[in-house]
Amino acid sequence: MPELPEVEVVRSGLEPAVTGARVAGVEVLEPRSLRRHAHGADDFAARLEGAVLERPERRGKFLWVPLAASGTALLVHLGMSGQVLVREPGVDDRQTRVRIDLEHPEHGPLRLNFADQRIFGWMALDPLAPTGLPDERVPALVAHIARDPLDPHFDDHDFITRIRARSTTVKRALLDQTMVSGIGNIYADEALWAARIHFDQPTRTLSAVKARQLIAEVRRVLTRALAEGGTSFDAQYVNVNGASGYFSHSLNAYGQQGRPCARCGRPIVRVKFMNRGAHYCASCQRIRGGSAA
DNA sequence: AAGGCTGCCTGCTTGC
DNA sequence: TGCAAGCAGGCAGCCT
Repeated sequence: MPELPEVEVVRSGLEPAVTGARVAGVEVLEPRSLRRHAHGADDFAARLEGAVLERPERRGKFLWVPLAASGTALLVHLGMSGQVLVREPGVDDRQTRVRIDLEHPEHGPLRLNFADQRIFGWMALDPLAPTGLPDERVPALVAHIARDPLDPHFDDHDFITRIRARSTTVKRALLDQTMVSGIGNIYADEALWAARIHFDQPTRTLSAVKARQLIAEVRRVLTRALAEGGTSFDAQYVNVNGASGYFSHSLNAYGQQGRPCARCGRPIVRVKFMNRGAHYCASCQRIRGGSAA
C-alpha cells in the first residue's frame, strides 16, 4: 500500500538514476498497466523511446518524470502493489509489467522495471499543465489532486477551513485525495490515533484546534515514516533497490487489532469502514459531540 | 454535494 | 488434500 512516504522513497531513489538519462528502449509486457495512457501501449513505447528524462516529481501518491522539451511527463501511480526497480541491464523482476532501458550519461546503461502484482498501478504519458504558481506544472491526470502535507505550498489554514465546512466524517476526508493527498489507510489510522480522533467523527464538529492538531499529526506521521524508509509488510512495497522500509515496526493502530494501545493499554480494535479496515482505540478515540467552536 | 457501490486485479490465507 | 471463498485496498465512474 504505497502512500506518500513510500512514493517519495521511490522518487528520491529514482532521481540520481533517471535525471539526464535517455530512454533507449521500452517493452510493454502487460498492456493493462497502460490503461490510463490515452493512445495504447504501442503509442506509449514509441513516444517514450528516445526521450531524455528530467528530475522526478511527486504530488501525493502520484510520481512523474518530465520528458525534456516535450511538455509531457511519464506519470506513474503504484496503486496497491506497484514497484519501480532500478536494475542492471538485462535484469528482470517477477511481475514486471513494463521495462524501460535507459542510457545515463554518467552511470551508463540501466534498466527500470515497473513491477506490479495486482495491476492496480499504471503508467502513462500525460501532458503537463500550469498550476498557477510560477514555474510549476503538473500532469493533467493530477490536476484534481490536492497538494500533500509535505508540499511547501500546502496551506494548513485553508485545509482546516475546508475540512470543517464539509459534511462528512474525518477518515473519509483524510482519504479524499481532492481534500489532502498522499494519505491512505495506514497513515489515516495512524494520524487519527495520534490525534485521538475517532475515524467517524463528523468533520463539522471538529474544533479548529482539533483540526489543526490533526493535520500536524498527519504531517508528523508521514515525516517519520519517510525517515524510516516507508512501511513494508512484505515484498509488496520496496524501494528502487528492492529493500524494505522499517516503519511497520512503529505502527500504533494499523494492523494492531488485539494488541494493547500504546497510550492506555486497552486493545486496539478493527472494524469495517468504507470497504476497508479502520483500526483505533475505542477508549482514546471517541466521537465527541458538541461545539465546533 | 455526498456517499454507496462496483470494477479493476493477484496471491496469500482461511474454511469447509 | 483440494478447492473456493475471503481478504488486502487506491481510484474512477456510475448511480442515487
